Amino acid sequence: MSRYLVTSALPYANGPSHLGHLAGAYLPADIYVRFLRMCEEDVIYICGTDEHGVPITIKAEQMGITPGEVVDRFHEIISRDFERFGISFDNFSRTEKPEHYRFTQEVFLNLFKKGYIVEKSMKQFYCDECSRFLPDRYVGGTCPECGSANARGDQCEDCGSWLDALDLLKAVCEICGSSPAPRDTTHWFLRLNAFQEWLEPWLEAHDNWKSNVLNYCRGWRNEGLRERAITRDLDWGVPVPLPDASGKVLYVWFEALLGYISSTKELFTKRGDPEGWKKYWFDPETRLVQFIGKDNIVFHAIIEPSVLHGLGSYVLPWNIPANEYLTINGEKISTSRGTAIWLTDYLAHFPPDPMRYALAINAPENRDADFTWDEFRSKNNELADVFGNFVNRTIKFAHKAFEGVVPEPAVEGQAERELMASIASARDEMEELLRNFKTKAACLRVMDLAREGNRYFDQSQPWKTAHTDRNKCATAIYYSIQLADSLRILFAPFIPFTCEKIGRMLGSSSLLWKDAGGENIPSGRKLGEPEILLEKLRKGFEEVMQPEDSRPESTDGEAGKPAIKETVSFDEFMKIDMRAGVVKEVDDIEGADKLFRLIVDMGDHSRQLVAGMKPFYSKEELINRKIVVLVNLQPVKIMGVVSNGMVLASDDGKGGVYLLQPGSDSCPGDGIH
RNA sequence: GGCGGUGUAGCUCAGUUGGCAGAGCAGCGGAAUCAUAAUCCGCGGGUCGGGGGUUCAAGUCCCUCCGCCGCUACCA
Repeated sequence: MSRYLVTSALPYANGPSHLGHLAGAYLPADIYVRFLRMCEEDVIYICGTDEHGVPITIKAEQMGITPGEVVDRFHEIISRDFERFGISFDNFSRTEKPEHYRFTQEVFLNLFKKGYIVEKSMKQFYCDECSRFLPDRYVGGTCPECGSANARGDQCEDCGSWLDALDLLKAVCEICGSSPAPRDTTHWFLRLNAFQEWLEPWLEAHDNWKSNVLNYCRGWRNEGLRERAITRDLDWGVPVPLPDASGKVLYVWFEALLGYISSTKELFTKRGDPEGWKKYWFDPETRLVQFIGKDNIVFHAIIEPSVLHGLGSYVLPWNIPANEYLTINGEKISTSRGTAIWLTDYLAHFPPDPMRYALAINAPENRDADFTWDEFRSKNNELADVFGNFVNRTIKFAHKAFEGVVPEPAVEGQAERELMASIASARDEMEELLRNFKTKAACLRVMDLAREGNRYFDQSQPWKTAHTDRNKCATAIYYSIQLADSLRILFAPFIPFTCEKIGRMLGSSSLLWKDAGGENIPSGRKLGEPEILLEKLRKGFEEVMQPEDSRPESTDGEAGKPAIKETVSFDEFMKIDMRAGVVKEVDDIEGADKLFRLIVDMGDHSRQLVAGMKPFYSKEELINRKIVVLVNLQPVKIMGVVSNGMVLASDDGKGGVYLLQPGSDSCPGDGIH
């Protein structure tokens, strides 16, 4: 027996989780962990939400709530979705826990005293409007090399030159648009270069790791490791535990990795064994296995081992089975373009197992894998037809021909011996595959065994022998039931919910890997009633999943503000054409209490608009007023008058409506973006 | 720009150290009727992105071109 410490990447709590997360870091880990438990290995599975960093503070501003409320909300949603998907964490913590703060600060001080962390002064742009320092990409401006206005703090979008943010001409804050000024600041850097000599041979020794991980590390190593800043000017996060460091927090990637350890500590505290975590993190025999997506390779294969090595005595990763990405309809999943499929939405309509199966058998193990609803339906139906139907036909037959009692096998012929041998070899091959993180191949293998079950059933023809040779019939059903139970065991890491149902029908609950291939269901046992295990899906089934359904982001905003609407892509936004205009004429519309007919000067033309402004503005207030007009809105007739666009205004939801007004220097027809 | 990945049957994907191109689904033909219109048997189908090279032998190694994707370090 070995000791395993399995982790999945800490999900970032600035939004709910989607299929890509599940397929990359959680489902493969869960399958691995369930399998190890069935082999009676000593295994714990650790995770938790990563709750710090700038994107969370930005999200909080967008939602009009505090960062703490953001992470509370998404921690809830993420942990609930994973639980409903059967991801069997032993502990799912969060980096906002006090224990995590204490531990992270301890680690910081430890490395600081050893000289692995150093303090440096530097200049950085500071935005007075936003009251924050601006990391490279939050600064825009004019490129000093080529004069393009599309430069960012790190690189010019047009000429590609590498830039220092401070060299930008006409620097602009990308958040609020105001002009930031350089200001002195102090940051702490992790001296990764100090670990390079140790790291190279350590990586070399792991030539059994997946090639994507090794290649990625090789690239980094060739560039050389540099000092890396591990602090930020922010008030959200774990404070730097040094005097004169107010306003400085430890940066996410540094502290989040330590979340694996603090989550383990929490687990053992809950178990009443506060020292128990040490045997997982300090015993060199422990196999630390970290499931991640490919975007996390550098942190887990280079930075985390360096930090742990710097601390001394901690175990280092035994393997890092990084997965590639899941694409949807051939495109990268993008939350901003709205192409993500949220776990919450899926679970509102469908059970977890079909998705677990579909993602396991087409996992992004070696390269990006594509997900489509058509493919999902095909996999779901395959599972229902081949596996679900095999179990169903077997149990139904037992009820029909043997009153639901497992019959006595009379003869064990060639076919039966071959069947049992076949189960045993499937079990052993799958074990080999699963131990080597070949989840997809293992899943294919167990489906093969289910096909073999159908073949055995067909060739035995119990529906005929029921009338001609009771013994043969009983034998066929007896062995089909044994196979059903073995399939229940071998499928359990992949589709645990379905296997539990089968267990209830067979009166069998053992989840020991070695039991597969045995004759576990004795003759004479009364079987449960057969039920449909897996529903088939028809074309177009996914249409029940529409955006208006329980989308987690659409939860009601605070203080009576409307909820934030569905995300639109930049391209979609760019379709919107807004321009400045000046109101030239205002007329009443006959029969309308609230509407005005406006004639607006758009610079190169004038156009007629209908706007519901009468309750809020008088004609005199409107004449010659500068307004913002959405000009490419589909024209519509209101009370018989054509409106060619929309006047933009803010609405406080309490009856107050206020026209947007371009600045005093703007001219009619000016574009707005 | 640099680095890395990827391109195999209509679709989704496997193809260890070079050694006769594979699976599932879809399609076509047949068998069967216990079962969720499920199952089983058989068949067809690929210039392995293009071109060049090394080799007795290349999907696999080398060069080059094309397409797509990712990373490029105070982005998480």
